[in-house]
Amino acid sequence: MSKRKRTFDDELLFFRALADYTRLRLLNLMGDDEVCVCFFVEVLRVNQPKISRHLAYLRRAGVVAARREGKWMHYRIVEPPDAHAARIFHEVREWLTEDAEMQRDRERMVKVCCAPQPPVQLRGAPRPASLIV
Amino acid sequence: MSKRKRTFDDELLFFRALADYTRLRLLNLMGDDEVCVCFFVEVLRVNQPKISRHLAYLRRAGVVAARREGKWMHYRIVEPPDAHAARIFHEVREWLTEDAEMQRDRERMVKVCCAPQPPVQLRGAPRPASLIV
DNA sequence: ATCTCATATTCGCCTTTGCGAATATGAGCG
DNA sequence: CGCTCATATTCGCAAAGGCGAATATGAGAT
Repeated sequence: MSKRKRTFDDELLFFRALADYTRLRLLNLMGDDEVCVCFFVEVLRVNQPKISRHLAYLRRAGVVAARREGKWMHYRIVEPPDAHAARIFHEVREWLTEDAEMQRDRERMVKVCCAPQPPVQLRGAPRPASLIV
Repeated sequence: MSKRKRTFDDELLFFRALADYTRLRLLNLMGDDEVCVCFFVEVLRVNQPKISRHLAYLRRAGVVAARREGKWMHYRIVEPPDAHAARIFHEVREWLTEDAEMQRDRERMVKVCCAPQPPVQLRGAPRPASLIV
C-alpha cells in the first residue's frame, strides 16, 4: 500500500468516463438539469441495470452526483474541480449539443416527458425541471 | 457487416486514445515537434515494444502521424479534423504542459537530447528540431 | 409486518486493453 | 548477398470493461 499517488490518475478516470457511447448519451440528457433514472431508461430505451451501471461509473469518475427523492434517484453533472478538466468537459458537452444523434435523444426526452399520456413507467415520476410546462 | 456507421465511433476512439498514461506522455513529448521513436524509449525509460504499441494505438485513433527517415521513424501530432475535437485536443495538450510530471519528462528530453555525451542508443539519431542548439 | 416500485448490484461470459518476452520487418551498409 | 540497427508485430496471459439475466436493496404504502 501507500503507492505514490499519481497526479494523472483522476484525469485518466475522467477520459475513460467519456470513452463510452451510453455514458455520453447520459451526460447529454443531463445537460444543466437533474434527471431521474427512469427517464434515462425510457428515453434511451436501454435496460435499467445497464443505465445504473454506467451512472455508477460516471459517479466513480466524479463527473456526476446523485440525489435521492423518495424512491427516485436524480443525477446531475458536476463541474470537475480542475480548471483544465472543466474546460474540456464544457467543450465535450457543447460537442454533444451539436451532434445529430444526441439532438434526437434530447427531442425524445421532451416528447416522452411532456406527452399528454406519459408511458406507464413514468406515472408520477419527477420530471426534469426545465421540461415542466 | 455494413453496420450503420455511428457518428460517434471516431470520437470514442479519440477519448480512448487519451485514457492511458503512457500515451499522454508520448503526446506531451511531441508537443509541436516531430520526435524520433528512440527518444521516447530513452526519455520515458519504457521498453521499445510498449512505446511502439502505444504509438500504433495513437495512429489508429488518428491523433498522430508517422514519417520515415531511413531507419528512423518520426511521430508528430495531427490536428483532429473536427473543430470540437481540435479544441478539446488543444485543451488537453495545454493541460499536459502545466502538469509537473509532464514537465519533468520534457526537461529530461532536453537533457538527454543536448547532452555532450549522448547515450549510446542515440548516436546519430535525428533530434527534435526545436532542441537543436 | 408485507407488498410494490425504483434503483443498484452480482454473476457468467465475452471482448478489449495492456504488458513482457520473443520474434519479425525493413532500411542502410559492407 | 549477409549483417546490424531501429522499429513493428505477435504471443500468451492477466486485468478491465461491457453486456444480459437474475437478484438484492431500500423507500413508500397498506
